[in-house]
Amino acid sequence: MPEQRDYFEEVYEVVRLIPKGRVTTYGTIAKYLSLRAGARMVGWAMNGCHNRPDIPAHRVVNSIGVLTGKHFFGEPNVMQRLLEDEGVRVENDRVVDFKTMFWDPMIELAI
DNA sequence: GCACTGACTAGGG
DNA sequence: ACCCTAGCCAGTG
Repeated sequence: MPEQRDYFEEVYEVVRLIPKGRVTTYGTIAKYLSLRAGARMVGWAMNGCHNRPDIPAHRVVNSIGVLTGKHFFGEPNVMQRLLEDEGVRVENDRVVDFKTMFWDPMIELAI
């Protein structure tokens, strides 16, 4: 079965659905897709998203709203700038009012 | 084939 | 409130 690598595409698809100005977490995506793999694999999937320019990876943060993947955007402040450009305030590498900016596919997409 | 690492998370001390 | 540990799966040495 070609399911081994297809969850990469599923992750990308969910990330693409994140509305502008909202953020979500690796664990949430993993849970939404019911991935046997954990949140780590979602992060690993994002590692391969450089081939897909239409993936807003900057809208994916860790469970407490910290921009853990900012170092993978070339310059350290690129991820923060992308978020703030969308109206997401970032302070000290952490999303301000993360609870409000949080986007949950379980709820928003109403599975 | 074993051990370590990592864009993670939750739980315990 | 902070530090550490244990699960988790794929890639790399």
